[in-house]
Amino acid sequence: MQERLVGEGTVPLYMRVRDQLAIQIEEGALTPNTRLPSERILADEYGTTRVTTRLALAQLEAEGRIYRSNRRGWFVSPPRLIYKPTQDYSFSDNVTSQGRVPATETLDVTPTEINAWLAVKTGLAVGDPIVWLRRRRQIDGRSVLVENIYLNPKRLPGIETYDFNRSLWKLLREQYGVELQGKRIEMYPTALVDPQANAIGVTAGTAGLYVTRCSHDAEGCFVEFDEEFWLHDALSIQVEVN
Amino acid sequence: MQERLVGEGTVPLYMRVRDQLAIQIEEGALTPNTRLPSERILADEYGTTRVTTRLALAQLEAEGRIYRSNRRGWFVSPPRLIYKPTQDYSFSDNVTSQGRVPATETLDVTPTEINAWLAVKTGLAVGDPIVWLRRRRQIDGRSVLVENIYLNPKRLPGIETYDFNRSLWKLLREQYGVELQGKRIEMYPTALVDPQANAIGVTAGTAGLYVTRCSHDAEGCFVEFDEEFWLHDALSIQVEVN
DNA sequence: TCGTCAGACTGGTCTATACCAGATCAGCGA
DNA sequence: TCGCTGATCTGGTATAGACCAGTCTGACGA
Repeated sequence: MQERLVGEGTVPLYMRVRDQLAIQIEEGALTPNTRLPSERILADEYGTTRVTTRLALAQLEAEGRIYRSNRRGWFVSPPRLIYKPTQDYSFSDNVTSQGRVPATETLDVTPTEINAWLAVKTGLAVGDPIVWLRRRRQIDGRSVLVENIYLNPKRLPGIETYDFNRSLWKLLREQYGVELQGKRIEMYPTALVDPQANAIGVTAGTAGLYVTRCSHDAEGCFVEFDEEFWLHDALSIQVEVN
Repeated sequence: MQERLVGEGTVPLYMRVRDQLAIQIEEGALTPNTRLPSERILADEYGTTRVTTRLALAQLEAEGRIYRSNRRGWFVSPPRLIYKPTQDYSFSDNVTSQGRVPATETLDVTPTEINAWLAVKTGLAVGDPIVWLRRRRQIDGRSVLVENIYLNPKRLPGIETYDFNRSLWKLLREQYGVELQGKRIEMYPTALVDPQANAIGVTAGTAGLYVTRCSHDAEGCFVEFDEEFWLHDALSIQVEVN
């Protein structure tokens, strides 16, 4: 069916389709959050099948250039949010300062106990009380991360009664006089799997970045341990050291 | 053909295959750097086709649990290297201290000039001389990153004549008395594309982590700008701040 | 003994097709 | 006006093949 283009014999077809789409994105013919033509239409246009077209789309997705919305289509990725985990404590402020619109949803708040894994991460003892908070955060209406936050109720009595659909950092400062001091950050790229993939509303297996952060107050008392699951194309990390 | 397992109706077949393999990896039946059975054999075993089997393998690859070696097969990923970009200057020392075996290959050394992009990154002027060094680095015989290093010949006269198959950090210290002071680090997950994918010996589109680092000496003089392309499953980043 | 080369094996790419399930929307009916 | 319904769109999952291009190995010959 498909007539091979002369001089491109060694470049796989799906990479040529990728290249065509990438050019349209770079040249601005396709702008951020624009929907791409459907897979069937693209397959027709390039004289190939859906399977091959999906290879090209998966390639662009892996590069962070496009993303998918379950059964709605493929969209051009917006620019990455610049995120400085050693400095930024307020997601909202950071997003806003980059001209984007943040949103936060609290998924649930559960008083529970420290398990073996958390004991290592937080320095508390197994069985100590902890408040487990799950939130989902959006940029310009797109869910880009879910997070598990473990708050120390000894340092933050009554914390579970507050509204978490706002900046946690401001809440801690205003209600408890806590000045968070960033500390140990750990991160690595990995695929998002359930339940996180489900919470963000993406297919299990979507590329992500896993970030953990352990914060103390100015006196060195453990305040919160934060575990973030980001979509891989949503952020660019910056760290500056003196 | 394939008889659906009772009670698992909603879990896609490729995820069930993924789960079976993941269990074998977790339980130690498949140890790091072990080769998995071939795609055709796995497809037979699970009563499905290569396409579906490859979906399962791609899922595990995205999670960083397995990796592929071009036309040789799929292998279980070894543990991630812990990498502290704000502290670690010697790849070799870091790898060795984690009980692994490092190796470095110099791909090429080219004296050239600062272009517009490098001018922004380094603070030098367009047209200034710069020495461009490309290296590939391995852990236990597996290529895990390629890097572009841009060295300032004004601060490092004659740098292009040295052997780079060793620790650059030690070379700078011993030959030039440079104590690197870190700086600005930027990183984000993305797919590796050519020429980097080719240099590492993986398929274009393999998930990676892109890291840049700009270093100065104790006097604040620009010394080197480093651009690293890592395999996404090879490292875990740690940053500590006081 | 050692290098070479054919063949078997691996993943890489691709066609063609099918059915499912969630999202969307126009139009109908209360 | 508003809610429901069904048709139609989307991507998600899956089958069943095919051929290509490196990798590896073992047998053979110098």
